[in-house]
Amino acid sequence: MVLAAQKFLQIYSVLKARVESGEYPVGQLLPSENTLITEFHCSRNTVRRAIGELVRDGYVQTRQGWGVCNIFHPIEQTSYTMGTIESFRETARRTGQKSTTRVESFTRIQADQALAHQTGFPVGTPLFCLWRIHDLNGRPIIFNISYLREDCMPRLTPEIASGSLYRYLEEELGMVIVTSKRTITVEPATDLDRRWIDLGQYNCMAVVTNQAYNSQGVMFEYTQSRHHPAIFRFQDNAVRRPVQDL
Amino acid sequence: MVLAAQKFLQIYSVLKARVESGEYPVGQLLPSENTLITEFHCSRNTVRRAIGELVRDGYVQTRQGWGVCNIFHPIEQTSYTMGTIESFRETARRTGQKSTTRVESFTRIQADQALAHQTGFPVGTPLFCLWRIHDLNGRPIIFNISYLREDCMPRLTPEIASGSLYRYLEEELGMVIVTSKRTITVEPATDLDRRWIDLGQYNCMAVVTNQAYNSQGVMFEYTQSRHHPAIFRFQDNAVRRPVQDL
DNA sequence: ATAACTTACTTGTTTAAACAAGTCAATTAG
DNA sequence: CTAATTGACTTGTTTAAACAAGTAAGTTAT
Repeated sequence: MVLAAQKFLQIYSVLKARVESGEYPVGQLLPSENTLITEFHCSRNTVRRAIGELVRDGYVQTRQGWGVCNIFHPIEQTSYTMGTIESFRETARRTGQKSTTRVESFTRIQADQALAHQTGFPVGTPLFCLWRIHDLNGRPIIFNISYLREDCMPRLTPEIASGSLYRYLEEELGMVIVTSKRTITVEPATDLDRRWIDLGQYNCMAVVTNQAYNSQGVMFEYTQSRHHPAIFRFQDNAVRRPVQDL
Repeated sequence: MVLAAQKFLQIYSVLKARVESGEYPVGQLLPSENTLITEFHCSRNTVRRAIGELVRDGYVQTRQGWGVCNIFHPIEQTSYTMGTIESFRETARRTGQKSTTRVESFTRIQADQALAHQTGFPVGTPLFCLWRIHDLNGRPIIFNISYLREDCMPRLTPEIASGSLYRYLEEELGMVIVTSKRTITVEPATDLDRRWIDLGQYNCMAVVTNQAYNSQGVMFEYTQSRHHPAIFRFQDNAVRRPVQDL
């Protein structure tokens, strides 16, 4: 039997939509677990798992003996935001902006000592080195330097890379991207940055370093995304204590 | 009966330590759930919850039908990193650096229209406005602008604020900080920034905007932490989860 | 009147069991 | 020899139940 969607995700989506639409007033309690159990015809664990996701999203807050409080605060979508694993195109589409990608360089190299230390690939690993420029509404705003394991995507071409790399990996190769480690730093702009991106008064770039792992636990991508500072925005929600299972 | 520590957190800590120490080789599988159940004398759910935390940390990766793969990659602790709810002092102590905090300004105000829009406090809310400078190893590196709800901490003084604000709130007032929404941006340095922080060649600041909520769901703090770009580093681990929207 | 104690909720943690589903190697049928 | 099947694993999802523990309001005893 094939499940259309996992039950806890369905409940999660419904509750999330209600919180976003204001159906549950901000600052007040959501219905209790028992109430939700009867509404959704499910077990307590399933309701709790859905609520756990909302907690992780920063939508609600639980308090033992009291209930689940709505702390949703709508955020402005003025600029390019990130916070989940999302490709440039996905984010642009979600925020209703027009995006294009062009490949400026596409070479094959092997990881030397320095690159291996920087990226975490073993020395000697055959890699594609890819430079891409992302335009948002016609203006170049991101300079992307990627190193990709050749053995994970042997047929990669510049044409494919100019499209959606993640769509190619997931849909064409059936690769499943599972986790991704990111580091955000601010670095001085280089001549390479300025060759493509008009920084105006700024002399820095917002740099997102991304290491992506597939379902086999192999790191197949190391990307440095160098963002125009004015357009960069990262949003995050932190929870003090861990919540539910997986 | 009072639990010393939750069982799944104990197991989580043990497994985490083993992964960090290399007891479980990188790229290989951890013991199966059944093996861990017999080792820790617990139920499958408890083991799974512990593993779920490791997944969230980016330490391991699970794959149905296969097992739990160790993808741990030690990171360099060269600079001031963040990624969980951690005060400046906590982070400095963890990374073995010497930190001091001094208060440059301490005033009482009410949220006007503009500030209410910026921070999310209701118009007219009585607030403490607090300017602090954080030094790391004797050099000023963070300029902190905080707005704090007066009704949540009526006895706050500059002396207290120059110590650990979070320690005061948690230990003295018994307040429980639960969630915290953060936004990271890069902004041009202001005269106020330059008055205290030596930016050298840089003309930008890494800005972390933080909104903290207590266990009653009340936002009691809005803080803008303006970091020296050279010392700023944010680390994050993202797990991709197929969430379908309805 | 006030302090202490019930009581009826609420969420938090753990166990147990059943079934679904992915993976891989050994076995079997052609 | 090759392809399909089986079986013995693995993790993923859901339900059910029991008990712990925090909260708030009502009740009782002083």
